[in-house]
Amino acid sequence: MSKRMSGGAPLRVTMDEVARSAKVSRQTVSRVLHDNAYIAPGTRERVRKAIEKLGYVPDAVARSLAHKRTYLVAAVLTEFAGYSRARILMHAEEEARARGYNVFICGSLSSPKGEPLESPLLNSQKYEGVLILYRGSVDDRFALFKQIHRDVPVVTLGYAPKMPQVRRIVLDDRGGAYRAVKLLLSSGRRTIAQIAGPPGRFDTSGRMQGWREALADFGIQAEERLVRHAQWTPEAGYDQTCSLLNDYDGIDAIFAHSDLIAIGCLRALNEYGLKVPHDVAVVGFDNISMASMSTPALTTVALPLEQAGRVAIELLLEQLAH
Amino acid sequence: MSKRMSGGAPLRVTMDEVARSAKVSRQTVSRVLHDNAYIAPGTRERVRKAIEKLGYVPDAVARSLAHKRTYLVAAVLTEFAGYSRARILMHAEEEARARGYNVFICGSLSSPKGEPLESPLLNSQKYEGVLILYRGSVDDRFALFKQIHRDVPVVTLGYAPKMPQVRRIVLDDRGGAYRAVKLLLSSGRRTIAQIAGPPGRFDTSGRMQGWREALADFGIQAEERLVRHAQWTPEAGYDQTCSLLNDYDGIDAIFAHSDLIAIGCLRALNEYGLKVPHDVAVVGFDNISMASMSTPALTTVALPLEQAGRVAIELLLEQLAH
DNA sequence: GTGATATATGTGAGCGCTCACATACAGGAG
DNA sequence: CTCCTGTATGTGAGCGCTCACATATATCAC
Repeated sequence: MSKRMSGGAPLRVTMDEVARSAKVSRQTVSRVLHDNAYIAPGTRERVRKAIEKLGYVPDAVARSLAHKRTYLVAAVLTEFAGYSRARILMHAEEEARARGYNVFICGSLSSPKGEPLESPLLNSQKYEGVLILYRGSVDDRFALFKQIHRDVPVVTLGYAPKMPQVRRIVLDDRGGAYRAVKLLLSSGRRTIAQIAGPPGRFDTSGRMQGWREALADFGIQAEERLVRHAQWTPEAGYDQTCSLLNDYDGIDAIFAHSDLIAIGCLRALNEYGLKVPHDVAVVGFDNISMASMSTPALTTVALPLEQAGRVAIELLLEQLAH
Repeated sequence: MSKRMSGGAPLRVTMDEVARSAKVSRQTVSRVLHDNAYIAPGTRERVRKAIEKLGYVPDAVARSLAHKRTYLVAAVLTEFAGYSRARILMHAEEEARARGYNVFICGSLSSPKGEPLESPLLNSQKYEGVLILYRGSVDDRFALFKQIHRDVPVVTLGYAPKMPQVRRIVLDDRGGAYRAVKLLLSSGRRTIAQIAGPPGRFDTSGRMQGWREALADFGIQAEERLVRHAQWTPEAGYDQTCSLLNDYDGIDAIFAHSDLIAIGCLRALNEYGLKVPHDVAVVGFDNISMASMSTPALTTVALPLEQAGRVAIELLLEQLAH
């Protein structure tokens, strides 16, 4: 029977064709591909040549189906332009690649609303691990997600429902904040305000605590009225700084919970006629590349994002190995 | 025979199990899933219930293998933190999703060096289309890539080797630049310098031409010595602006080819004691969210990135339909 | 009634691989 | 020269689906 000419689908060279060309069985080709020891040098060469000649590339789909492994790790996150999770992802990807895994990015990159845990990309594809870098409360959806991906190890950033096979990585928010505020204290500042992230979040809490501890070390009373909460945007940072400056005089430093917020701070201070850093010093947090060059230069405290990314993959694969 | 307990692989409910539970054939379950018309309402309900009860989710891998379709589009790009390609990608993803396709991001997110066209993720997975947002010359690698993905439609941004099934989207660099410079001219500026992107690139060329044309419209001679080239970073923008200010007096505006470059400009101007926008006005290009809040506010010109993303997917799928 | 069509279901093969197993032929021990 | 162990290959089944096809029943004309 002649081969059916189906619609013109992009058909690639198969393993059988290679086998036929090299005059061996399909299995032998597979063995060459997987560096099996029990293979004659001559045969190996012959197969290699055939692969080269035909331009054969193994089909990951078929391999996955037979092998029941995908070597795929899903990374779930929404907004990832220029912020710390993008960098965590970047390093996680590097680490995964080094270990033979590929990272698939799931979740609408666009809308922070479009529930990423319900993305078809996430739920119909089979992953060996899921890395959740998604910022937001996911508790209710999480149960359903874990039902579909039962037995799939999950690593989350900072937040993790108590469930089997769910682990988390934490960034040292407290320590980072502590160092940032200490920097300000060391340069002689004493009235250090804080534009914090949204209340109730674990990262906000950690950073606020670092602020408190640093002040305590210098014998300074942490005053709640020096704290404002803002979304992680320059606009919110601007608004909250204005509010702060309206309510309170004599602030000589501001600890912003992110660089984006810090940029808003700078603009507000500028409008209030306060010179940075002469009148008010500012430190940010996330270390966006741009920050170092803005006017005036921000001092920022960087978190070990590279380590976080690598550890995330390690945790994932560690669980995979039981 | 008892079911083998294979290594603990995350096995999911299969279509056969659903079929057995609903007392129909596998094919009938498939029909329900695909909204086939020839199915009795009662049967449909029964199958639906079984799916619900067992928590069945179709296996995309098996489906792909049988169906020979993956509904996957690969997006190839490296650095994508906060810049225009990230936004193109975002909208492309939205459009693809609306049309039932998923976007898989390929290419080391990290190193701009690690050749993304050779990523195993790109080459062993089967895609129905490839969107190349990768910035850089890829000519030599491209041939090999197209050999593996023969018959796969490709859309690139701005640059496209002459090959079958390769199309491209172009951003209106010339027009955007024209509008930006016109803005400066309209506000009375006459000596408009330019910190351009790296020379030889199509986007740099387009923007330079827009600059030239706008000047020409106002009867102003475009002077090459008012042009500097920089990498797309704040640091390079800073250096080149300094060089410009050292060499030339009387500049009253700067057109920066990207917002990142513009941030460097601002810092340089500040150090030279020039007030923005009083002494020197600055316009940037890419419209990074942050730009609007920096001190002083940047005026930026936005490209229709949303449209670019959507059109890219349209072009891809149009070719797919022959 | 007998055939035509429309509706509703089931059957077998096969996508491109990998698995467990069977087989082939070496060479060294007894 | 037989038995074993090591090396080198081939065989069949099956992963979870979808395809083309075969079949079953109901509905209508005449």
